[in-house]
Amino acid sequence: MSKSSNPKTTARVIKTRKGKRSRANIVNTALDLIREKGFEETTMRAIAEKAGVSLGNAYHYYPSKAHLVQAFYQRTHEEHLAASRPALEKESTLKGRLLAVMRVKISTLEPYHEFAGVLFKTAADPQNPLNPFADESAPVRNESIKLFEELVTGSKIRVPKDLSAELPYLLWLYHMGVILFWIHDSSPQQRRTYRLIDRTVDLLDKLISLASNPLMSPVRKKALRLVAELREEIRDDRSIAHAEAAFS
Amino acid sequence: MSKSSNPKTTARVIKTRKGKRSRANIVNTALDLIREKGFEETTMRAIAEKAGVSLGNAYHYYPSKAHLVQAFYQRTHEEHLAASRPALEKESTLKGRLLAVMRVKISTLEPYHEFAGVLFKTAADPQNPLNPFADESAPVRNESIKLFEELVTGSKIRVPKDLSAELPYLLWLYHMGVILFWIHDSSPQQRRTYRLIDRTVDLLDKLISLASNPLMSPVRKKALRLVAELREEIRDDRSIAHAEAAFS
DNA sequence: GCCATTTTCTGAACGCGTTCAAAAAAAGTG
DNA sequence: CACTTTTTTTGAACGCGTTCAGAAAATGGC
Repeated sequence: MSKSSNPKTTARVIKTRKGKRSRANIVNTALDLIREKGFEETTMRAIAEKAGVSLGNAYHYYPSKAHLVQAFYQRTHEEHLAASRPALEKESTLKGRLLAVMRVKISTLEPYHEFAGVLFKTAADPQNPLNPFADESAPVRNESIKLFEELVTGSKIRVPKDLSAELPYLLWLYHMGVILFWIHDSSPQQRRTYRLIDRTVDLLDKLISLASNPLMSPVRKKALRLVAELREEIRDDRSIAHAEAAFS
Repeated sequence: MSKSSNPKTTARVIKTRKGKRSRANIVNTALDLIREKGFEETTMRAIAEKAGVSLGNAYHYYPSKAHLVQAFYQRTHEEHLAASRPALEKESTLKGRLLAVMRVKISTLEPYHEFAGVLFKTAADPQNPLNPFADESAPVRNESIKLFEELVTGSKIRVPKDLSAELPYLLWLYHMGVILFWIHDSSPQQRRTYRLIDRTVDLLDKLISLASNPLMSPVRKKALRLVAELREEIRDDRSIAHAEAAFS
């Protein structure tokens, strides 16, 4: 995506009302074009032209094309949240809630299936601000995890405290995995993804029950300690990277 | 990576000895440069120049930069295979064998850590020939899975037939996950990845024992049917895509 | 209202991966 | 050897994301 080895990551601070308008104008135009033509086919030049600004100006507000995609994430998450609301008020079992939220997620993303691969292909690049684990993704990521938190706490399921603490994060990870599958799913209407969801939700529900069994406590504790540790370390990695950046 | 929406994927057939020499010359130069400077920093122009051929000629043999990376995969896999040999002859438990193979894998990849992110970031793009699930990756992937097959069959562990059939593939998937973690691991000497391996191998060993318990049979069968089905579907997807391509 | 400062905006330029028509070299054929 | 055909090789060109010096516009202080 970015050609330089040290991609710009800090967004400009907007000071004037005109600036706010310009920024909104650019991102809206970009999202429209992306919806219409796909991501690769939408060039920065086309965005600037349709928005009626210069190419350089678009870069003033969005230092890279990737930053426009963050806006895309934000929007689809908001849509997903709104679309999940009714199901979360109706369903009371963990299984029912998870099933509904996952299905709604995929249907929210459906219009973007053709070019979603491009959006997510940089996800594995630690340098890229698109990376779902990156600092700049934190706002969207945390909101997304919060949805799974609500999903768990609102259900009548009773699981051990240690597990329920990590469960929202684990479910978010699971949901990322499903999206990865969905990207590769070229079946009509992505039926296979829906079937995957049906089966994995069923399986997850059983596994959670199993893991809640007192007999499983040692294995569960081991696994959860691992998960917690990894989350810590990802955080640590980043603060080290920041400290190094400050000295360079 | 590629700018066009329909990337070229078929490699040229080489007919002459001179062609073979040119091709080898280009890929060797490329791998040298990539090792030396990293992936993004190694431009196709630089490769062509150092190899003493024109830019267009480099593209004649490797239709995209991504295709050069396939060669990289191939090499590191061969190194990994060779380096795993001694451990596979010494260790007899599944746990010991898996631990050794995983540790050797990471140490094989170590020289490339800096730019590995770039290599793997396209992994999630279904259109990209780099994609580990893509047809063009099949040779390397299958060889890699074969290593895990040998790892399992050579161990004295006894697991249910249904599980042992899918185990090599599952371990390959696990190994891909560890690589993903390693990419993001900026700790000195990637110590965290090694610790992750230690812990997850321990956990996997316990999980495999658990899953082999007759009491777990229903859940296990359900999970394995899911895995097998997904593998089938990935294959189907591709043949559909091929059929469509033939008509266009 | 005037001026200095800050913010927004412009457009040319750069280097990149990739493409392609056509030239050069090699191989095949008699 | 002369010829046609195939394969290899060239280098200019294209469109892309991105950068940057400087112009234009808006803001804030007096």
